[in-house]
Amino acid sequence: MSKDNHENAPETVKTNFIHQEIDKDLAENKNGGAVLTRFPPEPNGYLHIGHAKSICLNFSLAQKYGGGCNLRFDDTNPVKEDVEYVDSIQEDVKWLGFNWEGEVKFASDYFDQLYEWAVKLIKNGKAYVDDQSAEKIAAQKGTPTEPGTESPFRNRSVEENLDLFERMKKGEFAAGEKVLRAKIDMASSNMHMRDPLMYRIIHQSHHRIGDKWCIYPMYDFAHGQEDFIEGITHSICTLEFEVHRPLYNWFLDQILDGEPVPERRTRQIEFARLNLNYTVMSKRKLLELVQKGIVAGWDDPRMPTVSGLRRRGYTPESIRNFADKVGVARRDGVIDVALLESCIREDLNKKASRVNAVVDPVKLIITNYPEGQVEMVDVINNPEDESKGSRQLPFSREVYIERDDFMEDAPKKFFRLGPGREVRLKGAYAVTCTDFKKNAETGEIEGIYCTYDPETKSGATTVTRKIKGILHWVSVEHAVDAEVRMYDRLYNHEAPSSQKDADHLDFINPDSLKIVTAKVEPSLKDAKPLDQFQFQRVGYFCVDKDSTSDKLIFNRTVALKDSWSKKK
RNA sequence: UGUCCCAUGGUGUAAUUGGCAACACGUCUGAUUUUGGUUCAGAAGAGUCCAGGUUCGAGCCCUGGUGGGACAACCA
Repeated sequence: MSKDNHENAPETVKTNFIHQEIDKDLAENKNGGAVLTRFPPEPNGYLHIGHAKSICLNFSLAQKYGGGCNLRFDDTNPVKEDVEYVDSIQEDVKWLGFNWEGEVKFASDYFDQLYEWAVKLIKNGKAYVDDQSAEKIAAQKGTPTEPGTESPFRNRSVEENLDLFERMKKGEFAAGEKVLRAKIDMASSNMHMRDPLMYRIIHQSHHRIGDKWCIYPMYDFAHGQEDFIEGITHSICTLEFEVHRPLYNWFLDQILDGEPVPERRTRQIEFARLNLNYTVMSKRKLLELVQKGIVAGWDDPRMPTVSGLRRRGYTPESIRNFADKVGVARRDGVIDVALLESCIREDLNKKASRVNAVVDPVKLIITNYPEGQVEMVDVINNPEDESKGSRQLPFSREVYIERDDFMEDAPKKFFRLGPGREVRLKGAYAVTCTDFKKNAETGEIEGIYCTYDPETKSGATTVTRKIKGILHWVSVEHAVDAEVRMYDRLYNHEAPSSQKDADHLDFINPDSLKIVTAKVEPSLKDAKPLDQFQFQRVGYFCVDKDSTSDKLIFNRTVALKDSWSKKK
């Protein structure tokens, strides 16, 4: 229990209000000093970066306090759920680097217990079967400012309720014919306390337990009890559940009524969900993007899903670090994607090997370099990590360089190639532009002619003149073609989903994906799916899962910071 | 004409529980650099939504405003 047990607790871990709440509980020795959290998704879709925040929060809380974190599927609604999702969710949580406590848990494993508790409430006169339609019940609910009215079935006898509830369970009624409701207070200022539904009838087989049940507990009657069954101490959820908290506690009080005081009593704590600019986070909108073919699927690299980020080249470390930097509070705000991008750059800067790849190639011919000659030049794999060593790169008379590394009429601050200008081909020689060929009709540059200075070879050079411009290049003869998918933000509006008179689809960035054929250095032929590289001076890229040695495919994770284009 | 929650540089979070506001991202300089990357040095930018109150002292406590958000699914 001694919280000061931590040796060298990393100073970097930010404190937040949940830590303070837990510290308070610990100080009062609540739950015997235990901390057990849980991540409780409903298996009805793919996880996104918002879930990742919650996952990181719950698991890091467990870590910090020497406790655990459960993974529990809140599978109380068979019409929306599928095993496909329970699989992908587990994969994503593991990929993020977390291990849940014991076996995966399922709400559906607790249905018997939940049923018993419902019976207990009926017996205590705290629940009743209502025969009214959904519309009728909704109408009687009142509004936030006006009290509701009581159901005519509210005062049925315990015996009748017991009988009806059992027959609901047996399948004697059609969906919608009857529901079980808690008897609380139709005049409560909290809408959720106005006799909320506990059970509804759903005749549809469940993805996991089949047709065992035809009545299913509602979220409110399930979640707190699930937490209680598992011995969860701190039930962390997002702000919109705040108004459910009184009900969460009320149900717990009811099932505990007459029972000995439990050693663990769970407590709900809410925090603000994650919002990111330039994207959408709602499941509905994400689904729309997939269904309308605006993206290629849930794992499209432009999607804010965990699988999309993974395919885009984001690392688990970068996402965890992001979650940490984002912090936890009760105030809702919008995080700048620039923060996410800086997290992946920071990680990849340390890890990714630098390679030469020309994304928009134009030929450069070195007129005084012997035809047919090939020279191997030695280049560093990662200047940030000497242990990564170096490799040999073939250099020859003709190389590809980036089209925008040449300008016919360049401003003085342009440190690149132009008539009469000298630049260094990184790792090789300095070259000076002597001529260029332009297509008379299109104005497009078709070739650049240079001479090289043999005295300037990298490493061995005795030449001391300063050459500011350094270009990446790939030998024409040795270049390998690769499909490169240049991904950019999916939306061109900061807040695509919060515009009054416009749909989020109105703000789709038409340039969110540009596919180009790049010329990459020969070593990349062996690149395997998910391998990550820095295309020197261009950005970070990863090998797509569909890539093969015959057809290389790279995804742009994020561009390098570019203070030059900003200047323009 | 309800209840609850929230309010700190452009953005997101801190502030040892009352001692003249810190960190990260972003922005801007300069240096270094065989990546206009990285790294390093530095700068600008809030006086904590407003008005009162308590206090020697308030971003932290109290009152009242203002602004924003949540709540009326047989969803979670």
